[in-house]
Amino acid sequence: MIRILIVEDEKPISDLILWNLTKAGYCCTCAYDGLEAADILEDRRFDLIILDVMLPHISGYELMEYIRSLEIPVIFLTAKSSLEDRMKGLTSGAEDYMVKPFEIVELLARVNIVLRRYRKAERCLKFRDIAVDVENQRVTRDGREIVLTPKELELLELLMRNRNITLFRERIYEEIWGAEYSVESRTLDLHIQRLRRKLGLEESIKTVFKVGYRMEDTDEVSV
Amino acid sequence: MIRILIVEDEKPISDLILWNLTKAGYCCTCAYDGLEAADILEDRRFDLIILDVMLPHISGYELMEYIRSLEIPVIFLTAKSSLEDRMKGLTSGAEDYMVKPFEIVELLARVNIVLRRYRKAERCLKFRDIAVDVENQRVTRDGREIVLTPKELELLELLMRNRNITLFRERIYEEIWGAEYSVESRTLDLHIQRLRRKLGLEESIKTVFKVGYRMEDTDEVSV
DNA sequence: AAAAAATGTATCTAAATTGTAACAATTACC
DNA sequence: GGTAATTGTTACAATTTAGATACATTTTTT
Repeated sequence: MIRILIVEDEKPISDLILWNLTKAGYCCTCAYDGLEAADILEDRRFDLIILDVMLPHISGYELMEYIRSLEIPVIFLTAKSSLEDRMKGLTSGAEDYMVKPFEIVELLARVNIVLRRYRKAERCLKFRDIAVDVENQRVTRDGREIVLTPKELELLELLMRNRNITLFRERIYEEIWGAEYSVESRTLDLHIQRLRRKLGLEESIKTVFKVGYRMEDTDEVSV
Repeated sequence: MIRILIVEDEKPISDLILWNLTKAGYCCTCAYDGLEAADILEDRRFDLIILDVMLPHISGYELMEYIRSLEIPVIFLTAKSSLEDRMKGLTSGAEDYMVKPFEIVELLARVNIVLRRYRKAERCLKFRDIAVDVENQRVTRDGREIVLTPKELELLELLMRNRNITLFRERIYEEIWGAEYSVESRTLDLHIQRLRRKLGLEESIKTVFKVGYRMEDTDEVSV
């Protein structure tokens, strides 16, 4: 289980991030100011920290000094106004940052990227009633196991890790079949078809005509 | 892969930047004078240009004129002495600038910021209640998704990127259909019609008789 | 080596997109 | 107002793309 600490004093934003990351299968903890965050970090280990720069008591910068010693990747949240003058001191330690207001989808994508970079991709992906146990290469739907072939599983993982993101056909071919593969073939479509059937994802895997496919979670909240 | 062009005639400085940006994972190319830079820019696309103002043959200013048409963000390098008098003419097109001598860490931070800002600006175009998520090929109006075909989306993007600017029919055909396309057909008009309908842009997309079309944001027009 | 499973290809069908042609409406100009 | 040029509209044809099916090829397992 991947653990993420959300340090953000604005409750609505914190809740939004919490809701979306939890739904994406991460184990989240919230802290509402720097001191609380420091306390929590004393006791428990996290795989990623999402850190607002403007915090009461201790600023994100000060907290950063402490986090750096823990070697946990950090994604900063910062308001646009405070970007230029303050960012340079920070970027040395941060893995990435987002400027508020941001799209929650983008944050999710960056979380994935940072975790993957740290080789800590989540072991269990969830989408509605579907759970993918990445480590053991097993998929269950509503608790019951569904047997997928390796290629099918790869494709499902790619789609799930990029929920609500349109994946261009070229990119899918590139990531799963390798760059040189012929994009004109019906191979991808066929695998999509098989996934849809096996997992009952006819609605969730949207076809973006002439572009690609997108795994869509309609409940998702965006700012 | 993000490509950066470094235009700097002083070899030690150029090397320093090259070394650090390469280490940071960017794909770099060096040019040692303005002419060389212009040549390289003819052939290849870059995501960012780092440009010294004092160059042999062509000055940074002259090169800037050319770069502006390419719409690539630029970070200027300038000596302190030449700052006041010359900088204002430049800043219009540049994303940022650095005064020599500078800390390489700071340059790295700015590179990050500019790239992020630029991609951010690219990622989501907005016009009134319409938002175009370029990356995901999605359009929403007042939060609700409107499905557009690729051609429609291309045309909408072109109009939105040139708001309040009249686009000649020839130019639109050139940019979206390619230069050789017959300008006499009703194709463009038809697509405009479809956009107007789908997005309720009957008022905002103005017809400029005998010339072309203009996406007009009435709030922004000042006399 | 044979059998089974996985993966890919060929081909057809269905659907969506895009473009064309004919005509109606509008605009600019006399 | 009348006229010619231009743009808008409609219906539909052509083209492109995705989905379905059967089957061939490759890989894995026995």
